[in-house]
Amino acid sequence: MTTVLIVDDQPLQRYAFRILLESVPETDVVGEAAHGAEAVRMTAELRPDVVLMDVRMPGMDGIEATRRIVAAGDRSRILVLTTFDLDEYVHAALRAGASGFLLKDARPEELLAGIRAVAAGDAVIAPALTRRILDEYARSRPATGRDPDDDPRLTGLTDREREILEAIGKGWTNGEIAAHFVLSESTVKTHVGRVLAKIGARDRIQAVIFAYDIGLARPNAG
Amino acid sequence: MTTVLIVDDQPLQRYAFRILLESVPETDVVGEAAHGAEAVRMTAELRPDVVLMDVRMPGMDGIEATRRIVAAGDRSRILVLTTFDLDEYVHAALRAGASGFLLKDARPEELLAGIRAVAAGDAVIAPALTRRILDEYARSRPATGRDPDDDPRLTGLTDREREILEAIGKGWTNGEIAAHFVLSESTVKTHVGRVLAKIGARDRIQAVIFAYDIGLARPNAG
DNA sequence: CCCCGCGTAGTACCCCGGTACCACCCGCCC
DNA sequence: GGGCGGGTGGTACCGGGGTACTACGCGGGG
Repeated sequence: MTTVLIVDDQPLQRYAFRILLESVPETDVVGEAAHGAEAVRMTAELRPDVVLMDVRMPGMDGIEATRRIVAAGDRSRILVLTTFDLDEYVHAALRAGASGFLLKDARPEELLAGIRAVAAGDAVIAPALTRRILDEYARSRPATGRDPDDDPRLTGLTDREREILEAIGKGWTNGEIAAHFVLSESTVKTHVGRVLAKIGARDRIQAVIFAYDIGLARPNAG
Repeated sequence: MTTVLIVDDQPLQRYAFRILLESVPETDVVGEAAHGAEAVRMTAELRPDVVLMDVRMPGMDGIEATRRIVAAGDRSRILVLTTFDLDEYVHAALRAGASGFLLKDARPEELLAGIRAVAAGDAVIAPALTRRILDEYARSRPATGRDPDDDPRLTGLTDREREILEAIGKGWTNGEIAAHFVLSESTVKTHVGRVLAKIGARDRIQAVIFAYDIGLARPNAG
């Protein structure tokens, strides 16, 4: 049974959510709040599994309420809902610690599925919003810079070993490397062992640092 | 009507997808490919609306195939499917330009909904994976100062844990960290465990990479 | 005053990583 | 033909890493 707190300034909207959630056996509405401050207080008190949080509300809005609930250490997962898919809302909500962001025009099943996912510790984003995030995600890439290819410390490595080193630099386990290159884990271990010996690293962690030092691996952000 | 190309090395798996997609009127399977190279060729030829792409395949895998299809300028949307929720797969697939990433254990309705969304230009990610994407997203978005001190991902760490994370970033073993801070190795393990949990790293290697990403650790040579 | 966050420390357990050693195949070159 | 390097694969072993759980002292805030 998933306990849910409904937060929305419009009584009719709360009513609609309540009707929907009570129509299925798996969710149980344990309370309703009409604004952010009330949401924070009731979350601390009722400890719902999921908080259905509207963004636009008079007084404290849903974003700030989300931030405070997360900061307070409450374990409740927060699913943010809005009528508008404004970028800033999404960014702010997710950075505030929300576990999900859906549009109010979602179909009932989608909403229920979202609550289920969030309650399970997963996260959900409305498909229409996911694209933007992925676009940014894909764009935040290359711009290589200087070339690690001719680094003298790499000349001793064979092509295969160099690939393996790159994989190590990405933080992959031996099993993942094996899967990616379609090899047995034994073979990967053999390669890894030779790489470590050649670059003078005592373990794969030193190899990761080595990869960053020579520019074979690069930070993703920050 | 949405045209779909099925890419998977296992005939039975392709069969299952075909049966599912042909059971609904809105999708039409226009072809099947057994490996990456074939997928690239058939996509250019058939111009399907959606490519259902398996990741693990002998020869060219789904990631590389996705990359080539996108690079070729084909308008087909690519929905990547895998049995394993390995981090790297998700990252690589999305960077390669995929419009979605689902797990094969998804329920049929989820899969169909995913295809619908992708065909409509939206994007989908399996709920179980969305959380990671959001973490990365929130991480890449802020674009604040270069100072790791106020990085939002560090705010949850205590001073001690931050010191430990720095030590991990230097590649130190638990024993070395214990010696440096004059602690027992048990205590170090406790701290390390908490750090990993808080930053969402599965092992210290991911923590090293994390430290480099946020600028807590920096490359030594060039 | 009592609780809680933090730092410290321990035990028990399991798995992955790393090493040592061996083996086979292939292409290349003497 | 024989040697050799690179790639692949295996077995066996062990130590460190990670997790789960427990515990205790301390200082600060309700």
